[in-house]
Amino acid sequence: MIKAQLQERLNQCFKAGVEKGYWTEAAAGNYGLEVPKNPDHGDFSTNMAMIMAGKERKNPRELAALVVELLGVHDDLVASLTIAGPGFVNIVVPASVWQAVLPQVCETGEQFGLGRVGEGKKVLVEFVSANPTGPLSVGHGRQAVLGDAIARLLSAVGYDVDREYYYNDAGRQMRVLGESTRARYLELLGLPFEFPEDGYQGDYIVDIARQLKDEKGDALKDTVEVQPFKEAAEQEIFKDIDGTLKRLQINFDNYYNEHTLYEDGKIDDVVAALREKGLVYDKDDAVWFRTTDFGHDKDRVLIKSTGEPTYRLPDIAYHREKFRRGYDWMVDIFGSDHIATVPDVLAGVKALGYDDSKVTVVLHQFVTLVRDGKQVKMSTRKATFVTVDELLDEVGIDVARFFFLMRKADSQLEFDLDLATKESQENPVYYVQYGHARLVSIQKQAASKGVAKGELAAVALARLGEPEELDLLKSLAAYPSLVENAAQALEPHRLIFFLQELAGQFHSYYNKHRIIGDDLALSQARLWLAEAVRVVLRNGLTLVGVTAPDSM
RNA sequence: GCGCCCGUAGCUCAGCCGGAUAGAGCACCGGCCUUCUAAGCCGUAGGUCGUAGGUUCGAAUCCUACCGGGCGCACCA
Repeated sequence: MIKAQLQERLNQCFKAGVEKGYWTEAAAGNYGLEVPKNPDHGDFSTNMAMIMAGKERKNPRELAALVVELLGVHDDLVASLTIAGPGFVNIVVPASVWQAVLPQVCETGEQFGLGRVGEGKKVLVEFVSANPTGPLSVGHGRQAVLGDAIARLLSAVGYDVDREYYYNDAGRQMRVLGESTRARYLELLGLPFEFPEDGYQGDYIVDIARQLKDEKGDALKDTVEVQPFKEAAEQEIFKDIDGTLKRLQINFDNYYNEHTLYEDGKIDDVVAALREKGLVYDKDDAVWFRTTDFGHDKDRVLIKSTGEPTYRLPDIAYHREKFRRGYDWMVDIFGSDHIATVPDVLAGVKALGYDDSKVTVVLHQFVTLVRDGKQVKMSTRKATFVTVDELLDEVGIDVARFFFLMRKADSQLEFDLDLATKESQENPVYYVQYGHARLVSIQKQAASKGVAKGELAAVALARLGEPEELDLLKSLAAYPSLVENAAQALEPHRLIFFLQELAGQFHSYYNKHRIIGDDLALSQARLWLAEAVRVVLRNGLTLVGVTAPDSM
């Protein structure tokens, strides 16, 4: 807000300079307005003069002097201007401007930080999309939380968000699942059985088989088809996945079964459309997609010689459906092991005449679990993995969600179970939550001491002049644009870092200054400040799906 | 061999559409509870930002090459 106002003033200043002949239109560049790392350099700083100096071949400090002249000092926004270093113009904003943020936060409350940049735009966030072959593993957990946080962020800035889970309950994987279940079933009945070579070895298969035995006895012992076993397994596993997601507070608007693409002939449509454009050809009994036309190193098979499509074809058809359903933006959250599929799908939608820049793929790197200082090896098939449920049992939902979001998607995430469980006191999650609990406690304390906070409109804002108080206000002021930037960049970790920093600022302030004291006007102002900080901490935590406890 | 990601403090990681002395948490060491929650605070220490070039007034940030690690490169998904 404040930054945007200053930016606007800077733009006017540039225009005025052109009119006065200080510099020419050609000097336009992407000059920036930023918050300097060093507080001695003011609240904001612009490199405008230096950027222009490069283009105009003039002395940057002389140009900076002209910028200062044009910007001028105004009580409403600019308290002082100084030229520093190679030609920075450092701007100090009056305390009153920062203090005015307080009532804004308190009045807006839960709405503070919400934005409108996405208004009128429909976005689809596809995530998890795990086929029902087993419980969700920690890798899925990261994706689930990441996708959910991204969806929450996008909603917060005004997008109309749909969350979708795409899955496939047909195909080889599922057949093997059914065979594995049948084998366990026969085993439980004490009958001869043959466990598939690459079958699923997890105990959950045995549980499903046992349930099947309890329900149907040995009625299925002569059943040759894998179908009933597959269906039973699928049903149970989906119930399990769904339960895990619910536990993580994650909901989907839609589950999209790959199957429907076949039933409606959408798969055939894609092939026909591509063939018409000459992008498809037959070779060795298979149907190939001319991906080399899109700069790829080799062409790819769409339909195998057996007549079955590869995963590529339904993926393309699915994305075409996304376009047809009218989304302005499609966000796919994938594990990095799916990286190879991305260029093919994008080439596919482009070939079909859609704008592939409307699809953004967020690839997240793997999660490595560390226990007792050693890395835990994971494989779904061998069932040597830690499930999300087990993780939640150990560390709780808040810690799991927070930890999964602490790293940017590009980075591998090391989840140290020892740290997250045994030493949970040192947890950054608690650090932030403790800040919130403290803030609630202060309000209770004030009430019990009979110190009324008073009317917001009557607060002596000018009393909030300590450096720590102004710093807190500056952080609060920065929150809305932080949310907006994090949303558009699809990077929830920014919010996590912000919350840690804000909590830190508050803890520090709390230890240095007393909020409730003898000076009533000052106490009231500080209580309102505490309330504003609480509101932002709570809003931020809520936005990433972590609870903001009233006491700890 | 090719593509994508990563390489920043002892460890885990921010910062990366170029900016002024490179940050946080953990771990280590030393302090702070008769007063609003010590799950907290204050202080000390810790760095050739993988290496070498290049662009620039200015590079952790952009470009190139190389080194190291991860993930892919199926008529599996």
